[in-house]
Amino acid sequence: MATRSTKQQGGATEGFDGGRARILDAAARLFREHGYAAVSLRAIAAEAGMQGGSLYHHFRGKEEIVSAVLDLGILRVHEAVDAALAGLPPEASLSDAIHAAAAAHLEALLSHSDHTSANVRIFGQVPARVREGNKTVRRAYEALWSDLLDRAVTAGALRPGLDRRLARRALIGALNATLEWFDPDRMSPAHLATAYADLFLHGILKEPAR
Amino acid sequence: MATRSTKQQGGATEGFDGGRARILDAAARLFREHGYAAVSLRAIAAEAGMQGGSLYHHFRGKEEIVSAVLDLGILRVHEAVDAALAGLPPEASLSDAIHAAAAAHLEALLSHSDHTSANVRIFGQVPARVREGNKTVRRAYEALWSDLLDRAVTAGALRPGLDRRLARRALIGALNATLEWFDPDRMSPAHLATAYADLFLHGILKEPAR
DNA sequence: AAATCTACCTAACGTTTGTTAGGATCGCGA
DNA sequence: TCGCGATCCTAACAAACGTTAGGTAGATTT
Repeated sequence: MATRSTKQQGGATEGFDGGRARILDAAARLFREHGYAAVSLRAIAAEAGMQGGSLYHHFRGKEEIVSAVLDLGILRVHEAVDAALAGLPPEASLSDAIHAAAAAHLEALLSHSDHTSANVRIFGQVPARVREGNKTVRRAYEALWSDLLDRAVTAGALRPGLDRRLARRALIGALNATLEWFDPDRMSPAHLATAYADLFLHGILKEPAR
Repeated sequence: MATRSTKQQGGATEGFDGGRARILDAAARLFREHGYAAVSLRAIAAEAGMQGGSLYHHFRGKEEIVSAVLDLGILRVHEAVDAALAGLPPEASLSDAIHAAAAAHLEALLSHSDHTSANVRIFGQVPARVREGNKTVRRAYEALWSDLLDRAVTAGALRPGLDRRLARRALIGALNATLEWFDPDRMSPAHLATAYADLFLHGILKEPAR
């Protein structure tokens, strides 16, 4: 009867697998906006230009969809940060590296894809089984930051008493929280990243205590 | 037939209004754990020791319940931080004040009440109408931090080029994100607050750039 | 040309959802 | 003692939920 509407306007998973990718893009966009439980499979299907039952041709069910969205989200940020660090000139300092990593994280988080922000938003609401499955990918990304901070400590660039795990969590937490208020019309992710890196590297005080 | 089970073991809203308070405590606990849409009114009622339909004697519907939970959550943190600042000795520095405010925020967030953490978790998933209604309370709390940072700037304690709004958001964002990993068995909120205040005041670098 | 496979559709299932209506049971003031 | 509001109950409603079964059109393979 009616030909299927083709609304494929450039999502994050574009290019290599029509149906599956369209579903994941639609799911990510809706999950990000409304949360996990509030988004019905029929809504995802409609956004992807198909009918509710058709999702089961590509996925085993709702949990498998959200699982794929979560994994993809972390992976995208991980790849972006990896690439940014790899592209750094050899003479770059560790401050530069931290700055570059924060910038890449923010860029991927804020402007690139719905998957990344869906991740931050809905991870806490998803069934425990899904959260468990996502843990591996998540830990791998955290390890990247741990390595970075460890190298900085070894190089003697960081303050001696610093708790690296806490610092890593504070930084990533602050970066991810920008999702709740960031407005691309008022500031670029790059500018934001510079300000945040500066904040974390030097603190807010004028006179350093030590 | 069966007498109603009285499961009132010391929630945050305890003491002044049995039914309403029991409902709000139950709702906050469940919202925090599962998100907004995933929690049914019947589940809230069961947790509060009553039947689904009975909620409508106290609230107009689900939106009014979550609205009350959100407002109460912000208010609790606001009051805690207010009290902490008021209790400061007159000779306290502005660094001390920021430390005290962060500590009070974390204490209220992590150990005191489910309302506060439900707030951080579900604010993004709630219907737009509810979010709008919560805005006033939210802005009032942000103003408290803006005042604090403004005073620090006026006193000349902060770095000249600092974007105060960004600093406030980074700090509160990092504090709230502790909800996702904090484990009271491994660290006290007070210790965490000290570490975070230190982190934000002095940064992570050993050698200050300026 | 026949058979197979892929990608979707339609229609239905049992359950759960928010919400409403119409009682019960109780303590308290008159 | 009577009535009355407050508090909670039971039972039902239509709508929406995740999921399943079976069918169909078009491309690909044989």
